[in-house]
Amino acid sequence: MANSLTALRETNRRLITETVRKSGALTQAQLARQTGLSPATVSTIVRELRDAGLVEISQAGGRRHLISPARETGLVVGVDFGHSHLRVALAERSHRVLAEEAMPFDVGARAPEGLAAAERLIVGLLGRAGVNRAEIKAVGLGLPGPIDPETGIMGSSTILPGWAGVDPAAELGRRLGVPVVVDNDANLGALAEATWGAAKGWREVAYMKIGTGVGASILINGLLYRGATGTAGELGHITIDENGRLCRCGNRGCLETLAGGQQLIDLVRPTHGQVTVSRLVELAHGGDIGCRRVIADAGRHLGVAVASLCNILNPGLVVIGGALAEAGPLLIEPIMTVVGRLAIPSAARAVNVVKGELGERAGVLGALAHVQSPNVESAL
Amino acid sequence: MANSLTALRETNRRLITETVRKSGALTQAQLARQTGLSPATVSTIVRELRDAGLVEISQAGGRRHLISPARETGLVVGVDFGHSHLRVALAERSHRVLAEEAMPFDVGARAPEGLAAAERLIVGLLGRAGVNRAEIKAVGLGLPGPIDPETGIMGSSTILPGWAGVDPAAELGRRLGVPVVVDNDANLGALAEATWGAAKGWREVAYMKIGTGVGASILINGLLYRGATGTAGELGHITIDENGRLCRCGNRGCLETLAGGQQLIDLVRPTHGQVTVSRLVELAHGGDIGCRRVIADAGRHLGVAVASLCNILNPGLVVIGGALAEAGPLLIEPIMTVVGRLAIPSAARAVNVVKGELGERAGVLGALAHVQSPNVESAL
DNA sequence: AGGTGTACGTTCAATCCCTGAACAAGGGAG
DNA sequence: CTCCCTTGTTCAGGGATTGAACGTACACCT
Repeated sequence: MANSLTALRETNRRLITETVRKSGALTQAQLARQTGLSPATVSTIVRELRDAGLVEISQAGGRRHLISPARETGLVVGVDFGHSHLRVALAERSHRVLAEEAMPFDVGARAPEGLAAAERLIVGLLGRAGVNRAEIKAVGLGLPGPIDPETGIMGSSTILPGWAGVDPAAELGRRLGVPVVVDNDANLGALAEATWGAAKGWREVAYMKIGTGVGASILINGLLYRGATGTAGELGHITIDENGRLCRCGNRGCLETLAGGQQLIDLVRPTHGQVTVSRLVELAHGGDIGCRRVIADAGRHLGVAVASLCNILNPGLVVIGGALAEAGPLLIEPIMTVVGRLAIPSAARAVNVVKGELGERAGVLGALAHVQSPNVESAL
Repeated sequence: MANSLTALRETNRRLITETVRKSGALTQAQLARQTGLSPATVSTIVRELRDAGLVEISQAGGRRHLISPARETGLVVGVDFGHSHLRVALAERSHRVLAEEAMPFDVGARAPEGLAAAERLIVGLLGRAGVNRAEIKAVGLGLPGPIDPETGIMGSSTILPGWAGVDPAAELGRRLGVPVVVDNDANLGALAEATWGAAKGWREVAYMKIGTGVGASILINGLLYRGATGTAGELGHITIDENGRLCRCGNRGCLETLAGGQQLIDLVRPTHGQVTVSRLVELAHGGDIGCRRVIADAGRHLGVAVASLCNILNPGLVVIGGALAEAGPLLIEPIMTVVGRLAIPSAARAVNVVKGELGERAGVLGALAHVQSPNVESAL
């Protein structure tokens, strides 16, 4: 069954749809060359796909037919909970974003309030975009905490108290009446950068999101890697200083306690008063010596973790996202310096460390990417 | 071409040969059930394979035919250079080891001498086994240092001086007149444990070889993972103590300088005189408090690295190999303790740390495994 | 402007492959 | 001994891919 002829056909159908989806618009000849199939096969499969409504065909000069992914009816919504904000986006399936909106929100609140706020924001966005609620086909949801990949339930109550034990996907799905897929914000950010941003085309990638906390995610062979039980990529809680400050994860001296945005804010409070991470970065760009210093220090701590990562995984690219990434070279140069010193030379030479291109939209765009392509994960 | 009908047939042929090879001997009906193919297909393919000499068929009561992998003609040789020994093995393709031999050898010697010694040992082994040199079809070679995956040339001259810049596979191949595949000893050890030893059936595995130095290798989805440029898994040179001792890799405080066998030997020299790692382990098992202490300390340092590994990769299994692994619980319990303290709880709960089952034969068996199945690596 | 060349998409017969059903052969239970 | 089950083989039937042939439309050169 699995290897029958019909399975082969199915494989080729999928191959063509995928190729079309990725390239946007292609002629049949191009398709044949890219997929390695013969023009004859492409011709018949394209006809099938058109009849099934999966692709659209438009004349394009000469005998050329331009094959493009069908304007899928139905819309999708992405939701991204940050530590201090809530962001939603509305998009066509073809990835075109129609509307987007954010509001400040403290994720420390309890889950029901969070989900209620998300629902209100979504409904409001739909209203302003003039979209009927029934057009929404699916929702992608990002949360800044660990999610059990089996059950979908939020774990580790110490990281996100008020959310422990709830199943956010089921809960939000119940409220909105559509399927909801959930993942943590770092995974979604990685996905977004890999789909549209700095990691496009790279296969071995690490993504680090440095906002209030530090999250991370790994792409292996171009696909999300989750490890044996779904917690791969927790670089934020790697131990940098065994005698360091207590971390909300229960251990001591985690990277997050040294390079997380919260720590940086605490460090400059005596001299600069209460600021946000973004404001801190702004001040650093403006030349503030203290802010530059705490950012550089954070970079050095991050460098230690990235160096470990390089030795273990030897990625070709490390993308830095989150609010602190906006510091750019002020953060990345110290990282590189430390990586050059601590990682084995060949791995250090191989790695590129760059700023993410999607900024604070990475999470919500990743949620859109995730809900539209379920097969983004590396096989368990 | 790639998805043509003939490719489908090729896939199914391979599926059947693989299934046969793994199970040893099967009837056609069992084959059909296991592969999901129809009995008719199995029948024709089995006939093809018999004609091609890839499987053998024997009557087995009733109408049953027992399909078994062909006693492949030709033999293979595995060679494993350790830091202080040289080991070779002779095997049938079906993995049955015919003869094996080891000799002390200092890898610090220059490459030509090392390869000459290997050649002598192989030739001697063939002689004693009564095997003609022409029967050898291929050789697998393991070396305790980094190898450029593109060129096959030994890199990082600081780790294995005397071998830098040489292409050991080509060199040994020239001497013996057969193809030689080369890889580092940690990768081969991992492969061996995954094929016959403690990691059989596991998919997300880290293997650490703690001999004179510390090497490591990672299996993702059951396949060797090499990273973007082939240096993934260099856990031995992860930085544990930034102000620690200089390491031969050029950095400071690498895991190897704290938990490598050489370090342990140095530590007990004042009190116990010059000993080998094996002797040190023996003394510890005998109750020697000093030896127990240095092993436990090494375990704690290893635990720091394994904890990082857990946070980043979330493996289901960590296999400890190399001479120091024989310390068993004396080494593994401290590792687990530290992992429990430093890794995030869900990753720490998921991981099993066990001793390798193949002992000092892991490297040479891995060389045999490697040379017999070229497709053991995760796609780049 | 006209002719020629080239690339594109479609059609069709040929070829290859998997499968279900029918069938022969043997072993085991009652 | 008979019935029943399992096993392996054969054969026709239905799918799928491909190479070759063909019609078409644009581009380019003269």
